[in-house]
This record gives sequence, C-alpha cells and structure tokens, in this order.
Amino acid sequence: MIDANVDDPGELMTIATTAAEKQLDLAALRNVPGFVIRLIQLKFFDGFYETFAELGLTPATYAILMLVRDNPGVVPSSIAALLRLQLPNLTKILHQLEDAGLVKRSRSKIDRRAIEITLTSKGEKLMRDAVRLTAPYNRRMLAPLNETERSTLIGLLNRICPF
Amino acid sequence: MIDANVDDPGELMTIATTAAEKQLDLAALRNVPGFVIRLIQLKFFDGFYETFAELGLTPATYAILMLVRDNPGVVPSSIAALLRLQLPNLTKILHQLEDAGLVKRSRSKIDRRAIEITLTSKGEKLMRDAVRLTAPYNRRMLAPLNETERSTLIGLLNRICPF
DNA sequence: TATTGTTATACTCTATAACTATA
DNA sequence: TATAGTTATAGAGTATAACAATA
Repeated sequence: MIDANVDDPGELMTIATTAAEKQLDLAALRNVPGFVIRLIQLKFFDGFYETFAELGLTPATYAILMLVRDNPGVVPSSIAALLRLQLPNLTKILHQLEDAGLVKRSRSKIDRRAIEITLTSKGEKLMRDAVRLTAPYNRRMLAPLNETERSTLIGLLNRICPF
Repeated sequence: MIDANVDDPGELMTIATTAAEKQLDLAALRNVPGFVIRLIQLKFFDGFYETFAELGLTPATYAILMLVRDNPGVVPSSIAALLRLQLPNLTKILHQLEDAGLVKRSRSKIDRRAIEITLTSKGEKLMRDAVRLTAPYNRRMLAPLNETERSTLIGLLNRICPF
C-alpha cells in the first residue's frame, strides 16, 4: 500500500463511485419519474437475467411466450402492437422460437395472410417452469416494499400503463 | 370498399392490433411489474422526445446535464456509475456535449487522471429551459393519477430505485 | 499494482424501406 | 388499394478489450 485516504483508511484512494460515497445531489432527478423508472427498469432487467437465463429466456421472449400461452392463435401483428415491437424484429424472434421448438406457426384459414401462433408442448413446459420462478423474482425486485405497498404500486403502474 | 367485417361496419376488415379490440388476455403479464415497467418506460421515452427534442436533449443527456448542474466538478466515473452507463460510452457523449459547448472538461488538480465536468453558461441556460418543460412533461405522463397518487407512486418508485 | 479516461470494436436492440401474397 | 408477414439493412444503445497517463 503506497498511499491511504484519511477518510477511507485501509483502502487505496479511489474516486467514490456511488451517490452515497460521493454525496451527490440527486434531489432533482429523483423527482423526475421517467429517470427513476429507467433505473428501476435496468434493475429489473439485471434481475430477470439472473433468474431466467437458465431457461434461455429474455424479457422479450418471456412476454411473447406468456402472451401466446394465454392467447393461443394470436397473430404477430397483435403481439407486436401490444409489446411495442416492430413487426420485422418480431418476425425474427418468432422464427427463432419456432426453430427452438417452442412455438408453432400456422396459416389462418380465415385470412391466409395471417399467421396464428401457438405454444408447442415444449413451449408450454418452459412457461410452467418460468411461472414457478416469477413470483420469487417479483418479490426480490420489490423487496424494499411490504405486501400492501407492492399491491399499491402494481395498481398505480397499471393505471399509467399504455394498454 | 370491397369487403366489410360484420362486427366492424364501415371499415375494411383488418386484424385488431390493440388489446381491447382483440380481447387479449393480459392478466398474467399485468401482474409482472417488470413487464409493466418496461411498457411505461417506453411511453416515458416517447413522451420525452415529444417534449424535449426541440432542445436537442435525449434522456441520457438530460440526466447527465442535470447531474452536472447539481454537482459541478463531478467526474465521469461517478456519472457512469450513477446513470448505469459504461465509461467508454459516457466518454463519447461527454465529448459531444463539449463540442456542443454545453459542458467544460478540466483536469482535476488533486488527481490528474480525473476530469472534472461543469456546465458552461450555455449549458446552464439549456437546463433552465429544460426545467421549465419538466413539470408539464411529468404531469402529462402521470395524467391518469391524481396529485396524491402521483406522490405515492414517486415515493414507492424511489424506495425500489437502486441508489 | 490499481485506477481514470480513452480508443477501437463488437454485439444487441430498434427502426425503415422494399418486397410477396393475400384481402 | 390496403394489410400481414418477410427480408435486408441501417442506426442507436450497450458491452468488452487494450492502451496511456497517473496514482
């Protein structure tokens, strides 16, 4: 050890990298919900991968497969509109899910332009496994809140959710 | 008009693209806060660009400049840690902001590896303009909630925000 | 030997235009 | 003429490795 910071004995002197250490003023940004929501979303994504990577799921494929599970025969344009994905990008993902044996694509008999998406049995099994991990994941992400507060938050979020 | 849907008279037959039209079952996804938060974040980003694009601000530059405004002399590594940006990516943005005359970069006299970031007067003026647009933007994004609910939401979000 | 900031680069996500087949 | 899906491609955002200067 060459040099030591008097305020931080026992460690090499480094520039503080957390708000608390650096005493940064964050009051303004904390009152911008869009900023706070962005940070929370990054936290949820990190937590998602920690929990669901073992199943090979991403946030996007989780949402797509869950939507298909509850709405068998849903068409790509509906999925894209709801999940705010561009159709070309969704097409690619759906082909990957089909290649992985998780979904089945079949021409609609009513409108032969449309493709009806359903889960395969492999896809259904995957989502059963995913569902088992979901409640613990949600609890972990909302750990600072008690049960009442979690319900309140989910209710308020759904009120401002654009669908 | 060639053909008309009996359920939708007066319009060409199209596949419904909203949850309401298509009667999609979204109950499962609505109870996954991470999913709802992702959609809300996309909504906030869209709204952000509608409001702040005229100032040339992005969500990232807004946050960076606001942080620098309230913490003059803050170093890139602190900004990166707080805003969850990688240092190489932040470096690029800071050089753009410097080229635009919004921030000043100067070597720290305490630690000559570090760069202290401050706003220029042009940067200060820009953020005064941005602040004027912020409250209306926040209100518009949280329009479905009353004043009490907005406060409750912001409080709960800050409790789960990772800093 | 570790840290700050930089450069270069790769990878993922997202967006747009042009095409086909169907309506 | 408009829509569903596809293909190709471009752009933005994000991540990683290697480096120089400084501690």
